[in-house]
Amino acid sequence: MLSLYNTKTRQKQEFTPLDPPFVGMYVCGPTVYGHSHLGHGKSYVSFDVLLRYLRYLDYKVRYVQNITDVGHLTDNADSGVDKLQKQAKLEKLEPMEIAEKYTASYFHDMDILGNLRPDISPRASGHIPEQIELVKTLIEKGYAYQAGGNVYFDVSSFPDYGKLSGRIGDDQRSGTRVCIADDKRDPRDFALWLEAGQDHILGWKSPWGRGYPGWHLECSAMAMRYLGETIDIHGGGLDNSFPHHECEIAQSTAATGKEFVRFWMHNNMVTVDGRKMGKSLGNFTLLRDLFQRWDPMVVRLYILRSHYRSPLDFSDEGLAGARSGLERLMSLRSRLGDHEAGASSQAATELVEKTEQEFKKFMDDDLNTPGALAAIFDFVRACNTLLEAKIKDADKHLMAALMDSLVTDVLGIELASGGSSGSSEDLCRILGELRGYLRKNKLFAEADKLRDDLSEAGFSVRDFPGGVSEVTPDI
RNA sequence: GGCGACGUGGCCAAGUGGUAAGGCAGUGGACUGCAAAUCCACCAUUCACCAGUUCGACUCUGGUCGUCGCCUCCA
Repeated sequence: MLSLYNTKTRQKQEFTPLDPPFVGMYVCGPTVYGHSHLGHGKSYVSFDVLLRYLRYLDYKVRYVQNITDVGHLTDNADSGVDKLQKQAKLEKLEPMEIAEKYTASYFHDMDILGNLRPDISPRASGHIPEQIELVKTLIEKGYAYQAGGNVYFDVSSFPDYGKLSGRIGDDQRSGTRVCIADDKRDPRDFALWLEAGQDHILGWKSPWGRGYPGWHLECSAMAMRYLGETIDIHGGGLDNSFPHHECEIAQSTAATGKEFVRFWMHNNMVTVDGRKMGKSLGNFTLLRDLFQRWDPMVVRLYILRSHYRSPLDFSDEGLAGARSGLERLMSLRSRLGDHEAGASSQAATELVEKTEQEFKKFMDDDLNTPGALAAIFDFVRACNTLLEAKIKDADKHLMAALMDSLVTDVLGIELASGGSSGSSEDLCRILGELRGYLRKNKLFAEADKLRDDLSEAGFSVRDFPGGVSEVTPDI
């Protein structure tokens, strides 16, 4: 039975969808004004594993993840500059060119990290009518008020505001640096719609004049548009729980009178030397740069080696450890090969069953991927031990199928020898045969020269008794 | 100041009221022409510190110290 930690109740709860077997899942997507960094990687890998595990459990999941291409301001004063517009000026491009460029970059990075595409990736700019309707509803119901060309949510009209993040009342205000916009009734009030100034390129006609939506609004509008008024799971980074998710709850619940989200899930942050990785500190590592030095699957395994609700402190040592671990997994998968299914031995069957049970036990416990990986590594050792003796092809098939199912399908870690094309596979085979031939004929100097050269070129050699050698590309 | 999280071996990282998973690194052995890979064995009397509850706590309670996140935009 899958249990998930619900930020709303601050405890693990058994997960059941509102309308089984269907699951509606919404995750806050990126604001597309820059390339993705490792922090985005951790977040979206975490929820990708949730998606994959839910599907493994036979739920029919609709996964919606927005693309924020408007309305995200550089500061909280509600008079700040739109992030995309700022970047557009910097790059001398149209805001929508910036959005296109970094949306493509985002999908590219996530694809090679092994994340499945969301079923729907709605753009905020493509859902302005829905957002305007939502604002109208909130004004009609008395939860929002107009002040000139701006519309604000009236926080005092919504008593539950602050419940998700534990900010009850207004005592949290002392010591903060919240700038108070002149036309707000209460400093906690947040913008639903903002008037677009002269220099503001991104603007739409609305009942309140030309303007653009507040950042929080898009998620409410798009989540409800595609997943209904009550959604099963809403995810996002821990740093979004306040104020973003708090505002979403207020907007949506006020508009519909229904519970907006049943399970709130938040992943923890990537840190560098203990400090949060982020744009403001400038201590971020872009995924595209990371991929120059590390195989994307190394990065993915690195992320999954810690729990999604724990912070992950970035280090090369950690990545190196993940690479060794990945090599171990890939090495076993390659040893198992591709064989037909058949009558398997009792030992193999029991091992596979036990491993799957262990794996599920950990995953059911709030997606404990480090634990699940421990179960996998136990399995790897057991398989290698069995492989030391001759085992049936049917057993290999069974073991390989388990690796493919749990490691590749659920955890999303691709174990096939990395990206080698057909022709380079042929070359590896030929070079392996050459090394084997040289060893067989005791031409060790030549054989070792070949091994050294291959190593320098990024290939590893594995020798087997009887003059059989294998060449594989390094990861 | 308010809210919250965390502190487990050299590094990373799970976990449980009943006596510390797993990975990386390291050590010894097997295998090998030598390596690598793989296998076997070893590697925390101890879970920040101090009290308390308990037959028993690393796990529960209180306190201390330390680290971090949110309260501004941020995955």
